[in-house]
Amino acid sequence: MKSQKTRFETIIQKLRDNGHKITPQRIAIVKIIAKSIGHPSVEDIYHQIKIDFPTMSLATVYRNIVLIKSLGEVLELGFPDGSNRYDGNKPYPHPHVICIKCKKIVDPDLDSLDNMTKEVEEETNFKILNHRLDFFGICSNCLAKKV
Amino acid sequence: MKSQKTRFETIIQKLRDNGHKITPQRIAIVKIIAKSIGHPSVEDIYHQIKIDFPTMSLATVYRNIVLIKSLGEVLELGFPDGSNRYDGNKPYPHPHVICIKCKKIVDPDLDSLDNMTKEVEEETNFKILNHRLDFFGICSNCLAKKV
DNA sequence: CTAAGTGCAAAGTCTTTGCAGCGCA
DNA sequence: TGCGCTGCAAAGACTTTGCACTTAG
Repeated sequence: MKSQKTRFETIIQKLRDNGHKITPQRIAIVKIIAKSIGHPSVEDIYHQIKIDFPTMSLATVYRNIVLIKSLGEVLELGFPDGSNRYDGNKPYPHPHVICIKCKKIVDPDLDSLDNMTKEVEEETNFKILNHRLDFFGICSNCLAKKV
Repeated sequence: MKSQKTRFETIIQKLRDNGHKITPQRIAIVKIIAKSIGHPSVEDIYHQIKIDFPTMSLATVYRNIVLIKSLGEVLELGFPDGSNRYDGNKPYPHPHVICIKCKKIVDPDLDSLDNMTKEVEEETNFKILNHRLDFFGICSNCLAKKV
């Protein structure tokens, strides 16, 4: 059985490799980013850390996200209302399914996407580098408890 | 040959139907939104109108976009960097192909999307209402003139 | 005529930045 | 020990809002 590095270890290693110091604040941020449970916002990350780390500053969260983004280890999901959510667990482009009621974000498995990229390249003559695919809807949970 | 309403007429009509006044400023904004050539930003719209309409205020552009959005007659495309672009020509969800060099936005024709929505619904048990699909790349033009 | 719309400027968000002090390597 | 990082507060970018004036219907 091959030992597999966790996302947390991978990101910390990459920070080290690029000459960045590993501070407690940074560790706390990477820990959350690496899991990205529910795809947290900056505020989510900030508040979560603030519990154990009362001096943590919002600026530090922002700075570290910019840094980790620049290393390609976190995916930023911006929405029209200006909110941003982060995914450091799967930092490569992949589809998201977003519940418009409870804001939960889920990752579906879709395989038809590669074909689509080719289709687009052929039709538009673009060299496609990247994509973003979101589905918006209502999750089974919120559907059930519709008041 | 059936007479087809232009997007401009449709939006103006919808404004009227909902009891909104048709002001010159509003006409100017709708004119640009209806065409949405290159998918303009708020600034684009503002500056374009400012030429013939020096008193036009940014606030008015924002207010009218909010209004037209609420009528479902313009699609707002928010990007991670915080910029927003608008499409009042095709105000329903559809894929976009964006050149990361010249910021041009093109609409490709893709037919495999409906299947994908069904696939997602089956897998996640969400009721999908909406989606957003963007491809990022480099257009043939920018590819050609790569320095 | 009169409620809706406009322009201006002020107030909000959210995010970034400058700077002094702190702490990891 | 030294440079990078943090925390704070101030500055920025973008968007919304309050208010008095204007105007479409």
